[in-house]
Amino acid sequence: MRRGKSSCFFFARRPLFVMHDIKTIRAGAAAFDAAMARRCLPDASGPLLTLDAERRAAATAQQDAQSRRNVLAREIGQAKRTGADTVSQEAEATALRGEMERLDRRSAELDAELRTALGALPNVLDADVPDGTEEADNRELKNWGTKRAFEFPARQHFELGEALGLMDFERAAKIAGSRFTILHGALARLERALGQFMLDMHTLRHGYTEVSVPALVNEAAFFGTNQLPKFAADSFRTTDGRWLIPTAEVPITNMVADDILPEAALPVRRTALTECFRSEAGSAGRDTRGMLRQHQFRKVELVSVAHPDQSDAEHERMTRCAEAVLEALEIPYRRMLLCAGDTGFGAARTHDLEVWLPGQGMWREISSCSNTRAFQARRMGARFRAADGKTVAHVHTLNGSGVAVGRALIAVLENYQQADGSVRVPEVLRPGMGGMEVIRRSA
RNA sequence: GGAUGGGUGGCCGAGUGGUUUAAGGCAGCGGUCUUGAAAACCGCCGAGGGUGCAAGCCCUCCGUGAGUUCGAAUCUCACCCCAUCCGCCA
Repeated sequence: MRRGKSSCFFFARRPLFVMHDIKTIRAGAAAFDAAMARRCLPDASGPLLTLDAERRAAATAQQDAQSRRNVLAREIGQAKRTGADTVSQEAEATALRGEMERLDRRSAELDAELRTALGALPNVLDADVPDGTEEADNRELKNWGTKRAFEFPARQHFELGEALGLMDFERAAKIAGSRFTILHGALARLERALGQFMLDMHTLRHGYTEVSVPALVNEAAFFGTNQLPKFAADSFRTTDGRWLIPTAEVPITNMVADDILPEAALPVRRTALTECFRSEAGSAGRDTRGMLRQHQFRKVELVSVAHPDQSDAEHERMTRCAEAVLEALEIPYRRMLLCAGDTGFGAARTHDLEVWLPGQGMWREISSCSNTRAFQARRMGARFRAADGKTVAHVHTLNGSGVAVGRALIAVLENYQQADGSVRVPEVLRPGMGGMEVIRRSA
């Protein structure tokens, strides 16, 4: 695969219309414009449909020429066998070639133009997503647990970690730069125990299959889960043209790319614990203290590939799976339905789970569960064959954090801290901590 | 990194320039026969797109991309991937 002139190679093997279905837009231009308006985007259907009409006219002309060429080639072939004269057919076919080159090029250009235009547009939001452009417009759907009453000033996670001597930002900066953290001893183990605990819960109790996946993926995968074309700057790219995953959603979801799954195989539920890498390009200066916003962090990801009729139920189920982690850890959280402006590019509907951080005195996101409906499935060509054996349709894909391990560690530290700066280990993590009940400063 | 051999439909597999408009087989689906089943036999059996009210007709796809040719699964070039061996490495 060549870079440089790669503008569209990630579309190469995919069915003609990915991302948004141009046929749907043709049938309901006003509805599509209204959907984009909710994303604060201007009407898109006009230019798209003009382009579409041109593209179809070009395709028809190209195919007519191809058809004629095929007829001539067949005639020449038959004539040669009988030794008949083929001069006039060959002359016509030769003359056709120049014309065909022009038509091919025109058709390919219009195709690429339309794909580029469609690929840059975000998903259509669900009807019940609240309007709004900022965090304050998100709607709280649920509030679980009780904030603990502290008889001392609650400290932030980095104050606790550094006082324990188990969290080292200076050395991390020395070897890697800002937005990295070195954990020592019990905190390193706590991170491991958290990841292990979450994976076990999702695999043993929630029916997810654990997968171990590449953390480095190709460009087609990045397009499939909509990191491209719009969010290239948010991720790290390797010198050989691959990308470091910002979330395991990318490799896990792309596992079904180009597949036609039997309906009976749905839903597919997979989970993985991976490192995640983010450039945090747009967030300079935000959350610079501590390990809340890192270039590298671990996360347990949940991915479901569902029948379109089942994706709403699957979304609720997935959100519950993430919530179950926080409930087991006994950390207060609330479930937010994101407003239009806060909902990500690829999502139709997103639930964020926010945990209470007493040291910071704020609710902070620890999980985000999205139903992308057929948006990603169209981009990556993920389909299923209905039980009737005939109908082929796009699956719905969903992804959610179950949950972010680094932030879960922060939440444990702040919620389980004690007056002397030690931290109790939540019951459910004690087996993974070798029975340790309290994390203290080591001598 | 070097060498060699490979990439053909859900799977196996034939195919070295024109009746390939991708043989044949397996699996699957429907039917005949049967009390039922098996066997046998018959038929169906990829995706995307264009056009049309529809039936249908047409185009594209044999790893990817370019090229040669009136015509490419088949010839040429580059690249990707897989297997095996060597080197290196966890």
